[in-house]
Amino acid sequence: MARVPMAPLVAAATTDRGARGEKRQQILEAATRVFASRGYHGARVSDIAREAGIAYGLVYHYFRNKDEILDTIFAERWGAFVDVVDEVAAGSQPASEKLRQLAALVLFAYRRRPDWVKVLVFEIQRSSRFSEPEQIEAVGRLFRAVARIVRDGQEAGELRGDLDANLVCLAFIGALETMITSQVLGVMRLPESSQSADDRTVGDVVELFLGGLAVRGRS
Amino acid sequence: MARVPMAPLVAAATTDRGARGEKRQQILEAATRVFASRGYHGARVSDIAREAGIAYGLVYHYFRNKDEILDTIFAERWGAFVDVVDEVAAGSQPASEKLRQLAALVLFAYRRRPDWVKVLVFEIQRSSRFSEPEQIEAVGRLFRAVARIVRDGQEAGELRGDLDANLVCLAFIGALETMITSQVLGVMRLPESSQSADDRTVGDVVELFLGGLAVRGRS
Amino acid sequence: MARVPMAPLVAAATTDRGARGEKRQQILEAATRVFASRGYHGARVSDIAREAGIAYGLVYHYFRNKDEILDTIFAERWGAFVDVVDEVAAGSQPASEKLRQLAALVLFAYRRRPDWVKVLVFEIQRSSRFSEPEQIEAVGRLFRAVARIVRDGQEAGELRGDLDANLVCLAFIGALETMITSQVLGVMRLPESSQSADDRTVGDVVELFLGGLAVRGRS
Amino acid sequence: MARVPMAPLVAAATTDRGARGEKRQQILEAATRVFASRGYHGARVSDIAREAGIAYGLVYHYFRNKDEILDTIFAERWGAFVDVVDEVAAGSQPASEKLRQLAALVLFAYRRRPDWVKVLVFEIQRSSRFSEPEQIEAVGRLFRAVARIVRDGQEAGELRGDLDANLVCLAFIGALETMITSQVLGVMRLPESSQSADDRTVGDVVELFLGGLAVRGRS
DNA sequence: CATGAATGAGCGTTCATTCAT
DNA sequence: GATGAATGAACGCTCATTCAT
Repeated sequence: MARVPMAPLVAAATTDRGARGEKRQQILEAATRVFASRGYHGARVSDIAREAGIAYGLVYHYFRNKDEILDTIFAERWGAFVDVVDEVAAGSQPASEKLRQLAALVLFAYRRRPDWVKVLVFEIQRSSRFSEPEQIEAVGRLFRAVARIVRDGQEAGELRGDLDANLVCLAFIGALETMITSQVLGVMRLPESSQSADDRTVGDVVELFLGGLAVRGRS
Repeated sequence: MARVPMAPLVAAATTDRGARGEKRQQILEAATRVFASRGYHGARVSDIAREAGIAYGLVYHYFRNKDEILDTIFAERWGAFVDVVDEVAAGSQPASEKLRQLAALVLFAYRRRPDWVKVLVFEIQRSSRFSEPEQIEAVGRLFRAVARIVRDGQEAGELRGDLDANLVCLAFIGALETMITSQVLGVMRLPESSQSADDRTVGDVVELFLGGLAVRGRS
Repeated sequence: MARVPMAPLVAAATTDRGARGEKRQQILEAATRVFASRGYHGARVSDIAREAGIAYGLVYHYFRNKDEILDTIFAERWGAFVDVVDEVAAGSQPASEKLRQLAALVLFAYRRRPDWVKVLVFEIQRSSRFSEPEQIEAVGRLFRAVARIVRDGQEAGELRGDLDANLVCLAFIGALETMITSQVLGVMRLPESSQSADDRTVGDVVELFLGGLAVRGRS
Repeated sequence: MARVPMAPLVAAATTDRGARGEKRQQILEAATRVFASRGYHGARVSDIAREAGIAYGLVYHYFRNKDEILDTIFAERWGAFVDVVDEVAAGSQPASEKLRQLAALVLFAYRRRPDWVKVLVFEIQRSSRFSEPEQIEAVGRLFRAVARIVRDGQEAGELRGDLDANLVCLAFIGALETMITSQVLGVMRLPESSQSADDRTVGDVVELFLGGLAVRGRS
């Protein structure tokens, strides 16, 4: 079972930026926390500044406006996420393993950085900017990567070829997203969220998609 | 294949309300259109009034405030939707058929009333009110109904019992939601959205969940 | 000596507007006072609202923004002014009489509505909008009207034809403007500003332009 | 025809200031350009710094604040201008010649340093500081110098004594100012602005004020 | 001297909500 | 019921000014 490089997902992007980059990052992290807890619209720029421990106006040294903060979070975090997915998709392991890794990726990210995931899943897609071509394209990147996993599996004869790859891809992503959502909202508890429970959940969701729900009779 | 009573999903709820009810309904429908096209936060009360063809302040005769409009839409539409799902879940047909009906229900609703679905899927879950217990509970009703379908199927020996019913339920709902989302955003086109294409999509998604992706060897 | 219809210059433009027009006018008059005393940039919208005795936000029912208030004042007042000048220019009296009327017009307007004149002379021309084609054109209308007076006088043989009409026009307008400016600033007192003093001033400035400064010797 | 020392009008005031003075001057020149092109209010301190090619905060080593920059420009430029006017006024040439020199002075300054003139004419008089006694007094200096030219001419019997010298002075200054303004705005084109055209304009405006517009009959 | 990050008061604008008619 | 004028709190953004280095 190949290892997936998850580090980029949870490492604050502070690599060699110097002081300027640090403060910028401070703002992004603060904004992420604030957006996650009050929502984009409910978050005041002053909240972000206070959370970041900086003066109001300084936010505007680093970002043109509030929108740009959200856009930046999206671009950096989503980009890092899809990069990892791309890496997974490009691997040579079986599709089943790739799907397992993808599921693990999502749950792992949520466990380690729930705020980031909340913002990506809830705030971005709700912001008015979500309908802009740039964002659509970013989402498209993920979809294409996942669809590629499915298609490769089909072509390799590992996965059934009679199901539309796009549909499968949407279903799988949707399943993962809803699992996270339900965690966030606490609307329906999956088994307690722990390392081992996550492993179990990952195993189950992959088994569900691969093996299907139907009982296999000897029929 | 039992018929599902889909009418409540798409009928404007005008039953015996008298004049007051009609104008109220006008506002709700107008609000739905406006929310669907500009989002809840982007929608001004004046936009709703104009769309409904009534005077500005009249909105406040029928609703305490803007929030209440969204809440009402949610309560009425979501309630009608879950009622139908409950009905399906309570039926005696096999689980596979129930899942098929559920999938058809969702796609049918979107085809007939895309605005309603957009508002339910995008706006409600994004509104700050979504975290309120009342709303959580409403979503819980849907989850429980779907989980019941799964559980009943497992107990009847039709579905595998080794997968957590809640997880399966979340996955199925998530799959359907993401399909709709991708239609709305046009981010990934499924086969053309037509009656027959929908039928095909419904069949595929159910087959995906029941039969699984894995190729069946004779093994 | 023909009478000039000065009424339009000093009549608040309230003709049959109904309640809506009245409040709008209230705002314009208040804004004129505030602009005149603190300048456009120094005037806060809240100052205007307070001066008009209305609520802050109401200003935005009647005007899209602060700029539009200034634009409106300019359009209405300047337009009325140039209309009168046009009328004078179109008359059949001698050019000398027309210039006399023009001078009287300007001083009369200042005496009756110093705030209006201050705003027209000081604020408009200083606002960034002054370089917009629309405003330039409005100023051009005045210049053309005055140039016409001069040109007609030259063609009628009443005025010397060897001086460029545009130059004469600019000089005459400039002379009047500077007289007003000096009044406003108190930088150089002309004879006390009274009805009879104004008459004297009007007479002098016209005599200056017609007769010239040079002493007429028998030579 | 006596020569007028126009050099001070167009020489950057760099006399023996050392390094400090040079950078200070750089800022003033940059500020003049920026004020001329965007107006005082539209000019940001950062614009000035960028235009001067220096760091943001350095401006505040040389000037207490933005106002002081404008004040300094005014004091230095206006002072130099009025000094020359004073010199002209103190001369022994006829008043007509003095007026000719004054007109030439103004047009010459505009031709050589349009930015300076724009700032003096447009920005200063519009700044809120224009109503401060200091500035009023500075303007008064000019007026008094010009009025002195007129008065001396009257006393010498060269100019008519029946016209108020102040009024004549205002009219003459206003005429010159408006000529410049019309050039700046392009609202009414005088003959092409060239050396010879300026000479012609100077000649005309002086002839206008001396000889008057009226046709001289043999009467 | 020089830099530019940091500060925060100030203001224009929006828009949900109220209320007089 | 119906209208839309009136209200004012709230908030994003600007930018002059200060200050640590």
